[in-house]
Amino acid sequence: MSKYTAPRGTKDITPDDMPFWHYIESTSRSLFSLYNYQEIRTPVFEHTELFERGIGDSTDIVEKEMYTFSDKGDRRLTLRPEGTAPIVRAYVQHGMHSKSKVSKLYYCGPMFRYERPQAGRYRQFHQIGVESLGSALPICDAEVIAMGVHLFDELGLSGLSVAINSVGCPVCRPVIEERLKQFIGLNLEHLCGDCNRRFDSRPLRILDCKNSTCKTYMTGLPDIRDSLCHECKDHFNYVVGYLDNLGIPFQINPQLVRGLDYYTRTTFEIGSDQLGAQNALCGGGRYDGLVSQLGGPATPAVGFAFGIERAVMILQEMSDYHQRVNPLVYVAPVGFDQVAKSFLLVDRIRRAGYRVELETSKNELKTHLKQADKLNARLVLIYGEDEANVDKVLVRRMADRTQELIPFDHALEYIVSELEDDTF
RNA sequence: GUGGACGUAGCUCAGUUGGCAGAGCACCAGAUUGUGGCUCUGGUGGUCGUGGGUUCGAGCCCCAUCGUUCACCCCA
Repeated sequence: MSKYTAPRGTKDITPDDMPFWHYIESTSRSLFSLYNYQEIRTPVFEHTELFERGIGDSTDIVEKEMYTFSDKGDRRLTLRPEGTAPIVRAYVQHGMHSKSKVSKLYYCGPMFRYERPQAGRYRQFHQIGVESLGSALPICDAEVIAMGVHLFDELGLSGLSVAINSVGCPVCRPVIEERLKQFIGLNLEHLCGDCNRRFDSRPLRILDCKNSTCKTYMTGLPDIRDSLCHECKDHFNYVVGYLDNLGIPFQINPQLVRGLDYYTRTTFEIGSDQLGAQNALCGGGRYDGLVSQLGGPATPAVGFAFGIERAVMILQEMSDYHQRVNPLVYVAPVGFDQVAKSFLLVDRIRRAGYRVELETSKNELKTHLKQADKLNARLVLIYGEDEANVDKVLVRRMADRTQELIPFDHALEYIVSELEDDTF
């Protein structure tokens, strides 16, 4: 073990992992553009107050999970623990509401939460998320959910399931909480400490408690949907109807509650059976009050975010996933005198758009070929004294061990035609 | 913040009641001079996470500490 290691809860994304990341990022970008979303990038740190106001003072994230510090100018700053509040801040700051009725944005980047690391959970993790601001119509909720499902289909992720719920609005939320408290209050002394603490501050979260004894007292629970106001009920039914209409499979889960305060009405989660205990790949919902709460005009909005690390985990579990890479050309000068001319050829091939490895630290053909084999090269260009004397290059096809002497100045076109031949 | 498991070579791990630090993979070099994957031979590589204690003697036992990992909590 070396003396310096990556800090607890962080990790290096090594070249071996990188193809997965590129695949997820590029697939996301092109899919989001199909839905006419545009990218936005915000700072990795913000004023602490933004998260305190936006996410909610009594949430776990704000209470104990934020990386907060003061800079040399005594500003209270926080490494962003999530993406939505900063997007909304930028939306308000740049007056985007006055540029078009609806703003459809996506983002990608690192988030930071001070938690105990675990399978699929890191202190620095990465999210890709979308936010649709400006429309209260239930079709928007459905479109956002459909976009998430579409993306994971496109990525080829299997074993996913969609859960959906409504947590109500400022009108009916108090009613829901009151009914819940009436029901739970009967057995409050039997519930765990966390649940007792949440009874007053965040009663909805008791629904989500994993404690098995608490769960037993949840049977016979009044369905949260019965307490929704008419508008919320209608909204929910439309969302569900649109999803049915698209044939997207989902489950209504009345226990599904999000840990962030800003959610209203629709909440949803896309989970995987391949992630261990932290099985949520993607979470999101509607947040109609956040923009005005952060000083903007009353603006309804809906969005989601998913964890890239968790998506990578699922891809790596899938054995049939295979990455396509460009073929490699390995150039083997035999002898120092042949290096300069080889370099010239290498330059031509690269400018033609092909991947080339030039190895000059080996002087034996045998070790060159071993190395080329290890790098999985498709072609090896052998250029030694014999070739230099007749101004030719020996082009060897590794797959069938055949080779051909090509005049140096015609080598490029020959190599290109070999590489374009996709029979390998 | 709480609980369990684990820290030995670059990687995966053996290591007996406490008695010379090991294997496989990987890497490097060879098996007669310019032809790779298989095979064979040899080699590089470790302050046994760190600090203390017990002992003639500790990779092994005890304490502490740091880290990794899984789970709780919470979330992506």
